[in-house]
Amino acid sequence: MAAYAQGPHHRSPSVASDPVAGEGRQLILDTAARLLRQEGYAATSLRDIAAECGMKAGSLYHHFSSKDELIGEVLRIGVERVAAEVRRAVMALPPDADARTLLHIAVRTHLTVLLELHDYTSANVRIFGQVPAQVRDAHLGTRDAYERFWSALLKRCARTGGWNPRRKLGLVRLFVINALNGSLEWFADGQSTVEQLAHELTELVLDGLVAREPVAKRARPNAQR
Amino acid sequence: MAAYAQGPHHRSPSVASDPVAGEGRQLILDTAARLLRQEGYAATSLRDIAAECGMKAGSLYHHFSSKDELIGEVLRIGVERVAAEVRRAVMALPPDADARTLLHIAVRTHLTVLLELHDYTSANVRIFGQVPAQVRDAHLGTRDAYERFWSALLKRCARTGGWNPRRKLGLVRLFVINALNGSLEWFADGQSTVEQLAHELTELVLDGLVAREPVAKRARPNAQR
DNA sequence: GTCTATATTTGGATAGAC
DNA sequence: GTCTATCCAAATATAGAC
Repeated sequence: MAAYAQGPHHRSPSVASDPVAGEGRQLILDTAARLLRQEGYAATSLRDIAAECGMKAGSLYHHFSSKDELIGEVLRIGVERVAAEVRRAVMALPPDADARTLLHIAVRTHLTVLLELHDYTSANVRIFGQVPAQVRDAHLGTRDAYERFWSALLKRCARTGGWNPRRKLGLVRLFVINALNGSLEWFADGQSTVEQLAHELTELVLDGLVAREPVAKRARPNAQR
Repeated sequence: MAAYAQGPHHRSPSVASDPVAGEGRQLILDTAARLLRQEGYAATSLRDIAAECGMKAGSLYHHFSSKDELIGEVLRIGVERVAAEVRRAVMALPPDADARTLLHIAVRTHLTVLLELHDYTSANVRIFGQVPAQVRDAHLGTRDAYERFWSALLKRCARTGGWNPRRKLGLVRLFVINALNGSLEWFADGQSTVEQLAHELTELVLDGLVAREPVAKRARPNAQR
């Protein structure tokens, strides 16, 4: 619901000097992100977005040259925000943090931004498979950058965490990100919290389903951080 | 590419007595499934489907009362086919099959149908999040039945496989199905086979990333059936 | 920066001939 | 069972007034 957006970077050059410039643009972006998240790509028309902004459809073209440009902006902001949050959370950990903590924090932060904080991120996950090929292709580079961050993170974990060297980290990354983003389709407050979800997924991926001996001896590290 | 479809069950009652009835209908369904898989929901028009069938758009209405009815059929067949295949593969195993074998066969069969066999199943996974709410709601029961099959399978595995009782099987099911279906977006022949994928996912979910001692001693059960 | 009005396109759906 | 022809609705996009 809240109105998050990009940071001071990536602001349109033409309005960089005006302190309140982009307010109209910002409202449009926030509204578009919310509707795209709720309704999907095809069911969100420019008329709908404009109406929610208290405007008419034609007015949007003062801020964006086409629907696809607007959608592209929402997609980009969605990825860059979650990437920035996860990166920050991981970097805030001590340099010698163990693999379990690293993975748990990354998973928890991603889920928090996706499920609780950011309409842009959830809109991205929701509509990425629905947008025209041209929009998707233009956006791929931004997604790739976040995927590379995860690759590096998993590699770091594997070095320090005593991971099974037979695991193919590329597939692990795909599995984990699919599991994270897939939660958007079924997660509902009430049956479980984001914190529980993060804990479960992290333990599943690290320890697997098969019990280790002795079962009862495994501690729950970093459950609340 | 191939033209799979539903079995003798679920045939439209009005044509049940005619041996070749449904041929036109079948062609339309097969074509729709293929296009929906490739292009997505919004980008697949009735004109496109008709053209690929060598027909005109209006002719489709002799076989289906609306686009949504046609799409609903494709969705249903896609789930029922993968459910039938996975169920059959699991039932073909000996009654005392171990949990690792059960899970591996179920995962492999699902991936095979999704990625190699069945346009209907991949179309279902691809467009489920894109269709109008009305179509999706009408289809939910069919999906639920397959989800319940997985729930029962995981419960059976947990009983016989020495699984960690702290794992929440409901979440495990969601994570696994997300990971399976998510592969549709990134799987490409050449970099790895379905068999390798199934093997990796099964081992990841069962054993986790953290190496067990002694690492080298773990066998690779059922790698080639 | 927003409005009204409209051009243009597209796609689902229908009617009736054959 | 398929065709032609057409209707209708919806959506993107543009032009020009204010």
